[in-house]
Amino acid sequence: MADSLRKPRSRSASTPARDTDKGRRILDAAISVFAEKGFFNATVSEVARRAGVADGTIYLYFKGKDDLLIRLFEEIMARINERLRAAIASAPTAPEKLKAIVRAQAELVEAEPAFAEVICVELRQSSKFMKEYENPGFKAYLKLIAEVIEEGQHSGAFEPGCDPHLLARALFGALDELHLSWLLSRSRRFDLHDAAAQLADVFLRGLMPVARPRREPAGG
Amino acid sequence: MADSLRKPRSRSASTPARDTDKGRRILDAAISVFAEKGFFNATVSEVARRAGVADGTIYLYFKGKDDLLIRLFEEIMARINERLRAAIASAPTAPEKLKAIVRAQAELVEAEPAFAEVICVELRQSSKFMKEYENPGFKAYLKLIAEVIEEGQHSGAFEPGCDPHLLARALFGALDELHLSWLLSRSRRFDLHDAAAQLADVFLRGLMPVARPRREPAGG
Amino acid sequence: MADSLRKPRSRSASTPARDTDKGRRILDAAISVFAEKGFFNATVSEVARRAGVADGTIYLYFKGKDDLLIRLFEEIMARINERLRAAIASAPTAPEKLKAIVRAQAELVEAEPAFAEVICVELRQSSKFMKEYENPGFKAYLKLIAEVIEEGQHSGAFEPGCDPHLLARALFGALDELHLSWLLSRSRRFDLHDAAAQLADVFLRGLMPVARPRREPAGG
Amino acid sequence: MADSLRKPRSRSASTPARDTDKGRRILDAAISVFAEKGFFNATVSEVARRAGVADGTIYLYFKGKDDLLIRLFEEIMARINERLRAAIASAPTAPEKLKAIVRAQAELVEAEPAFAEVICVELRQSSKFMKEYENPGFKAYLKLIAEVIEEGQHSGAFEPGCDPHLLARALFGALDELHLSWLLSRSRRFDLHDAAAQLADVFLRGLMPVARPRREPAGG
DNA sequence: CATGAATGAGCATTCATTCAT
DNA sequence: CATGAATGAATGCTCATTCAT
Repeated sequence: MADSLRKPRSRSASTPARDTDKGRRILDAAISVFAEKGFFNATVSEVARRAGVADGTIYLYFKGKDDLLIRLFEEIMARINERLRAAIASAPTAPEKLKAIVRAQAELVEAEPAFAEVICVELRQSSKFMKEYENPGFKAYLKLIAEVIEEGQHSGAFEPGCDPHLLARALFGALDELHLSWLLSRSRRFDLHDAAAQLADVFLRGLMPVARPRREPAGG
Repeated sequence: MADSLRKPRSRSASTPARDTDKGRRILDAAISVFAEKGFFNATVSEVARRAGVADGTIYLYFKGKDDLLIRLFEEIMARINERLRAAIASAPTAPEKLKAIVRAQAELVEAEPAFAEVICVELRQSSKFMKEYENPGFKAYLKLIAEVIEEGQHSGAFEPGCDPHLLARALFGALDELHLSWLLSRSRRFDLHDAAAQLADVFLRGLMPVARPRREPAGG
Repeated sequence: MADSLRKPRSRSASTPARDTDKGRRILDAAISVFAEKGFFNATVSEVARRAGVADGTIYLYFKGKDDLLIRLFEEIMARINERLRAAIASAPTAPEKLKAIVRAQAELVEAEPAFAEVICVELRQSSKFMKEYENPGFKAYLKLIAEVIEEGQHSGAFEPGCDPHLLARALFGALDELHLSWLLSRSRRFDLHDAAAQLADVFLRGLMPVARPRREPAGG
Repeated sequence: MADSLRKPRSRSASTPARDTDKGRRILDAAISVFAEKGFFNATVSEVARRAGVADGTIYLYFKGKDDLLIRLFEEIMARINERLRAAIASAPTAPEKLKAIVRAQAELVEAEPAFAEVICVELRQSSKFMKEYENPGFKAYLKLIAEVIEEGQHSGAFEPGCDPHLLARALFGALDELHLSWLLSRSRRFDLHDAAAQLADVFLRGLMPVARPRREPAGG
């Protein structure tokens, strides 16, 4: 009701770029609603209300409720991937990169719990039931991690002989579960960063080359 | 459709155990429908049809659609836990136990893909949205794994200093993700056992005690 | 559940007259359930449970839920009419008879509130929607009262020129409403007998012959 | 069926008052359906069909089936009370007012039989089973009549010493029963106005002060 | 006679989507 | 572009009634 009075957020005179603005608000509202109630229990009306637009408006920007979720995934995954790329870029070695990835994700979860909840809880459903949808963002995410592992294998930092893509998936699963349990433990929250660090340590140690005598890659 | 398959209710003389029978058929049907369409997209009518009973009959055995899912979880988790306990019992050391656990789960996933799909895809939703439901089976599962890790830490096989429960969750997440990706890769399926073994190796290596100067890497 | 253990109420060896017994218990249960929840909100199962019989048994004694209500009406109206006839018999004049009727009904309401509630609340529905059903008991009730009024008119105690049947209906309506309001005022109950007496007085005074000089019927 | 009657939604230019219009049509349809089948036997779909709207539309205007009945009561009682107030206003003395009230109600019953049926048949159920619902309209109705009786008692036109509220209820009950029997006697209808007049006479005479020797009934 | 498991038609209600304004 | 009233298909659940035992 009074939602409709929401200020149009500082628009400089003749800015026709309302498009993006409305689209954004709808997407933001969708994240918040989906995180709170879950995709299936959420209603388009609720998203519209929270976005301060009419129900019908949503259909000007999105093909339907499903599309809302898909675009959400893309949005979130894009943000995550962007963040991870930055994290990787500033780390010198593969192990450092992996650590940075784990750390960056924990930070993201803490900073944007709604994003995280949607990923943790809805991503799987969508993989399974939204046939037709390739989920390119998630694929890119896995590829990103897999490449770091591969890099480590080439550089000798990681034991070769493991499928990098498989390990990327496993790491994702482990992290995702960790994040979810943190998100759901509303009260008496444990230290997410500490937990993530422990996990990263175990994972990295697990990746390290089996202690066969081996020449250092970059000569001592 | 499958109505024509309806059992003619032929029953060998003195078998009054219609109870268990119907209950089983309904639960089996629910597993199959939920695995195929997901909990939210499944209809009670479809479950009834596939179980060969009337819609109303479901409500003689279950409190409602939600209860169907809950009882399903309990059923599945009970089976998994039972299996894992057997696997643990027959393994001597903590690392062997963990390996056995991973293996047993992979076998279960292969043997009962429908069960596995329901767990992989619906468990998280339920954790979040079926407030009130404690999911004791899942808790027992985590405890079981955590205890093995703890045992390993005490026996010196695993590095102490890591939270066993956290690692149990991480292992579950990693395995779950692995199983899901196997389940969804309908065609060109990879070797689940091989993948699981790789994962177990990495995890176990990660758990091993840190090679603290015992006899020194750089000669005494 | 444990209802089924209910003692079969002292049956002398070979008494095949279980019929009536079961029928009675079912009818009693129906009164209690209908009074409590209303006919439409009551379920046949609840009646069966409260009667300590199986659902199906009800259909051995009654044609269905509707029949249960009809037989109930007949039962109750028969009891009321019986009571009223007794009341009338022991009163000498028409005005005394009417007073006795009002008093007797109030007593019945107090003694058997469940009966009264069913009459007050459900009778009208049934008049209207159970086409086919003549409701002979209610007709007899009205006739009984109308006859008393008629008697009074003939004896000169009441003003003639009013339709006795119409007045009988009006009296019923007034009493019924009074009883209902008493029944629903669970707490802070007013004195039903006092109220009934007031009502009887007003009604009787209203019926008295208009104060035109008139010879007494029974001289003296 | 009656779908073909659906209004083509032609609307003269600037009439945005679709609200009231639809609401009215739904309420009218509800009255007609409830009067015909009774509240419990009526279906929301039937109401929608008769109103020429979709099932879902009902829920835009009413909270549910119950709300439909409640709003109906309020509508009807408001109309009755309004009418009675007008009748009272134009009558000089308390007895005249009561007569006017009885007459006005009879007119209303004749003019709007559907309204009357709903009141006669459903009001009591609702008093009993729609806990939470205060039925303010009915209370106002009783108060209105009680006040007239009280006025008469103060002016000396009516015998004091009777509870006005009690008598108001009794009058309502008597009238209601009268109306119902008129409504149900589809064929061979008696003269409602005549019957109402008779009833009013009896009631008024009953209310009159007891002929205590004031200036003597005989002669003077 | 009695049982009570099974039936399945029936219903209130929700909500994604459309479209006249 | 935006609106939001209207739609109506879809669904979980109830319960009167039946019938094999």
